[in-house]
Parts: sequence; C-alpha cells; structure tokens
Amino acid sequence: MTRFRRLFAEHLAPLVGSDVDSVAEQIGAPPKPDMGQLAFPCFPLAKERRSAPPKIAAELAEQLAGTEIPGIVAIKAVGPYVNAFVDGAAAARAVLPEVLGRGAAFGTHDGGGGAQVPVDFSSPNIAKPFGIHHLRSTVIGHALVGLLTASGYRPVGINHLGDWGTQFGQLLAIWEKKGDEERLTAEGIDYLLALYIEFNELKKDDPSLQDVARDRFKKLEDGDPECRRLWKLFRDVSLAEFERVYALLGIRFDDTRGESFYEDRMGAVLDELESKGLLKESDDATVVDLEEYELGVALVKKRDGSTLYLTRDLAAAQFRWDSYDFPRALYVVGAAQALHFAQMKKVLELMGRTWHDRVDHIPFGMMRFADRKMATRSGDIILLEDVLTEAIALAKETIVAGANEKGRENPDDLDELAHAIGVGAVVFNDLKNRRTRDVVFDWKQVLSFEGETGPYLQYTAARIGSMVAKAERAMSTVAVGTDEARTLAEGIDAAQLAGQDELRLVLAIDGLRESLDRAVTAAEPSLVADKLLEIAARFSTLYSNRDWKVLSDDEATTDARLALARATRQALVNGLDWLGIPVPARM
RNA sequence: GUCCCCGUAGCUCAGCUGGAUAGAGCAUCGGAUUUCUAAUCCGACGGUCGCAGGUUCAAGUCCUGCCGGGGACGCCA
Repeated sequence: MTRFRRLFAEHLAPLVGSDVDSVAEQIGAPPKPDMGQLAFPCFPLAKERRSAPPKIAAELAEQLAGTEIPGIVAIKAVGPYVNAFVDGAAAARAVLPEVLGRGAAFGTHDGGGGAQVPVDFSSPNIAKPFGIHHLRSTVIGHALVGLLTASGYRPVGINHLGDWGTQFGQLLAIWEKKGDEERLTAEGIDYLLALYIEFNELKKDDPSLQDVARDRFKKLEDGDPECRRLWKLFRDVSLAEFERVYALLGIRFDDTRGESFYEDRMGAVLDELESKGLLKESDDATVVDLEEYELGVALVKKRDGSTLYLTRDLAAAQFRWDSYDFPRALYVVGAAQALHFAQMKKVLELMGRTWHDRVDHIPFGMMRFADRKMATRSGDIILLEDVLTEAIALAKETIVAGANEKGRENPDDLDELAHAIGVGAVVFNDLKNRRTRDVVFDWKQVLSFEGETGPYLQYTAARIGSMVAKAERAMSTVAVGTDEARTLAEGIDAAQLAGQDELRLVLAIDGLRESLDRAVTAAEPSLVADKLLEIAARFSTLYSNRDWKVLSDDEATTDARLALARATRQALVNGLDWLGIPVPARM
C-alpha cells in the first residue's frame, strides 16, 4: 500500500503545490473498498483556493484523468475526496514475489542495524509462585524481543528476578521459627509461599516481626553465611519452578541475573550520588529529592542502611549501558510502577547520564480477578502453569472431538499439537489488546479457540498448508524464501487476482511490515496481532467461497491462487513467530 | 489532596499523527458443507462513542471541567 500511496502522492503533489511527503501523509483509506483504496481529502485546500472541497476534488480528478499511473486503474472525485483505485493485478505482482521470495524474512528489515536493546521482562519475585498476573510482562516482553529481532535489532532478554530485598528478610525471619528443609525440597515454592503467608499472619499480632525481617535482610546483605545459604536455596527452588513455565511458553532469556547481581554495584552509584550532592537525609533515610520535578522523593537507602529497589535499578541501568551501549532500553513492567521509572530516569539525568531518555518504561494494565473462586492450589493465586495446562488439555479435547466427529484417527503428534494450540490461545489472548488496558482474568476468554484468537490464526495457516500439500505444482512445492519461488511468483497471471477480495488480502499482507514498524515504535504487539487477524479474515472470506477454489483444472488460476495462499500463510507464520506463538503444520 | 491509565454495541475490544455512513469478535437469531479442514464463512439484531463546554471547514480522536472504574504518591518490589 505504501508504494501506491507514494505513487499517488507524487502525481498529486505538483497539482496541489506541496511536497510529496506531506501529500502522502494526508492520504488515507476510504471507508469502503468500492470507493477505492486511497483517498486524498481536499478540505485543507478549500481556504486557499476559495472553493468548495468537492469542486476541488473534481478538478484534481479531472487533471489526473489522462495520466497513466502504473498500478492505479482509476482516479475519481468522491465527494470532497480524490480517490485512487489500485489495480489488484498490479498489487499482486508487486507483493507476492516479495513474500514468496523472502519467506521467513518477509516483513523484516535491518533498520535496527544490529544494535543491542536490553528488554527487561517477566522478572518474577522468587519465593513466590509464578501467578497468572506474571503472564502480561512475560508475554509482552517476549513479543517485543521477537518484534525487535524482526526489525534488525539484537534484543537482550533479561529476566530481572526479584531475588533481593526485605521479602527475603521476612522469609529468613519465619524460617528461624519453622523452617524445614525437607518440606522445602518436597513442596518447593508452595512451601515458601505458605511461610510467607504465615509470616504476614504472625506480623498482625506482633508488628515487631517486620523489624526482625529488616534485620535479617541486612544480615543477608552483609554476607552472613547461613542467610546466604538459605537465600540461595530459596532462589534455586524458585527458579526450577519458573523454568517449567518458560519451557511451556517456549521462552528463554539471554540473561537471568536478578537484583542480587547488583548488590556490589550499588556502592558506586551511592558514592556518585553523594559526590554530586544529590543525596539528602530525611527521617534518617537517604533520599534524592525530586519535589521540584514533581516526582516526589526517591528513597535510595533505608534507615538501617540497606538498599532499595531504586538503588538496584540504578546500578542495573548503568550496568546495561556499560554492557550494551543501547539505543533504547525497555522495561516491561506494570503501569503501577510508572513513578518508580520516572524517578529513575530523572535521577539518571541528574547524574549526568546523557542516555537517560533512552530508558523506556513499557507499562501495561493490571490483571484483576472477577471473583475469588477461581483460585487453584495455592490460596488465592491462579498459577500461570495451571492456566497453560488447562488450555492445553482443552485443546487436546477439541482435537480429539473433532477427529471423532469426522471419523478420523487422532493425529500422531496430538500432544505437541495441543501444546501449540493451548499456548497460542493464552498468549494471543494477552497480546491482542492494547497493553495499557487493565484485564479481568476470565477463564472463558482465555480458553476460547474461536473468533479473534490464536487458534483461529493457527488454523488459517494450517488449512492453507494442507491445501497446498494437495496441489502438485511447482508453485506448491517450491521452497519459499528462494529466488526460485520469487521467479515463480513473478510469473503468475496476476489478472486472476484482480478481484476486490483478493486485493484487500494482498494489501493486508503488504501491510504487515508497516504494522511491525508501528509495533516496535510504540512497543505495542497488538498492532501486529490486529494485522494478522485482518489477513486471516480476508483469506478466510475467499477460502469459504465455493466459487473460489484454489485447486482447479485451470493452471493459471491455480498458480495465482496458490501464490496468494502461500503468501497469506507466510505472513501469518512470520507475524505469529514475532509474537512468540507457535504455528502447527496441521490442525 | 496531587498525579497516571481507562470509559466506544448486552460482553471483550479496534478505530494510524482530527477527515466520508464509528468497525471486529463473543452472545442472540437465521443461513452455508456430495469437491482445497465448519477451530470456518455469509446475513440479521445491536451504538446519545461517560457527561458538559470549547477549538476546528471537520472531534470517538485535540483542550478544559465534571462523573465513574483502576492505580501511584518514603523505609515492599
């Protein structure tokens, strides 16, 4: 679409007396396809020309009527707009060879220039179960890593584990009273959670426990061997459990150092803050006063001298800058922490870090729960692992029921298939909406496989796959992503794809690249998710039409439609891959 | 109290830097399969875009105020 918009703008620009770029920017899409594919609004011209917009539109259309513009079949005034009608055959000729020629690389580019971009995501607190509320950061962050990769960056996925802080003091405090290593080995994280809950129960009657906890964290920070040993044990037990979830989701990190990694790097930060005169004592704690920037007061050291979240994040930011020299550093962390990151950026600025504005908090809305009955094995918490397992089980049921109904055998890769579908459903469900929205967890929605869902996209890709497998043509067997595929696609009879529905599909496929760029700029995976739904829907409309069969005796038609179908599949596969969603070969 | 996010169809959401008759999915109702997978498709129903002002040729989109929901605001992370 971009290419035709450009072309249209080039011809319009001299007529309206402004440059091509600004004209191109004004060109939009008409509300209905029978009004054309491109629309130039004439309202802004009305004042300078002292004429009515529809009249101007008519004049411009008149002036362009005689001009041959490759790929554009007609230019008409439609009310106050000058609309261009893109030639479906030309669009197909332009787009399909590119998709089939580039294959898995279609839509991608190297605009990122190989720059490293740290992406801080998931980052669960150890010693606490991996709840469904961790899904958002985990899945959005993972998608951003994929999108950045597709844009030519080298993202560095960082799992900034919450493995340091007073919470471990709490755990150590209760451990002294009740700790049982055998139970820990047997029950794992559930036991840690139980201890944590018990600590908070006891604290209600005995508030002094919180002081004990703070003291134990201080001991931990000061290197007490027993505290260290226990802390490491808690960490290992937790990590082993998180790993199961990451395996289910197919996520791996480039770097899993947590907050504890920075314990010996905070001193330098504090010293620098001190030497730059940024520190202040306040109620016996050490703070950076940001009141004049309307960012409140940022605590960097507690009364007892131990450190805080911000202190560690400052050290981590510095470490990342030193390690990666990033054009941008992403923190996929809930919107509730907006103030924390604003403070962090401001402190970095005050420290003279020129790169402070490359630090980018990517907030997302909260996950809430409609009621408390949805709880699973650990009190009030819904475990992400349980949700995934449930989705996979339901996917399996669906596959088996479907096979039954059609009198077929179960597929031999049943479990693998169920896994891809179940996980795809859960992941896509989280990615399809703008990330800043709060979401209310709803089993029914998460486990839905129909409509605007991951399985819908997977299904669309899968049915194309098996249809193509039935065709016995060069166009169906040639490997995509090769020059041969490109050449074959260039050779199709594009006139076969000149219809309105085909054109809309081709333009949607062509739009994938633009959606990628917008998604990366805005750090918003849903923009790609939306485009994928559009592509799938446009294809499904064609595919369900009984008068539109891909495979037929007419070789020219068959090859043209095969090229279109394969391009559709490729676009879906690529986009889903960026989002971190697997695409099964068959469903 | 101050600040941030959200408010669009019964439900869940799109709506690009303001542009034509506000679009999808789910739900409900009605259809479509002897031929490429019905996890699909087609159609119907369904909207004072929270409210009130303002800016503009043009406002769901920008500004102000108010209402409603969520969140943040020093010794948790």
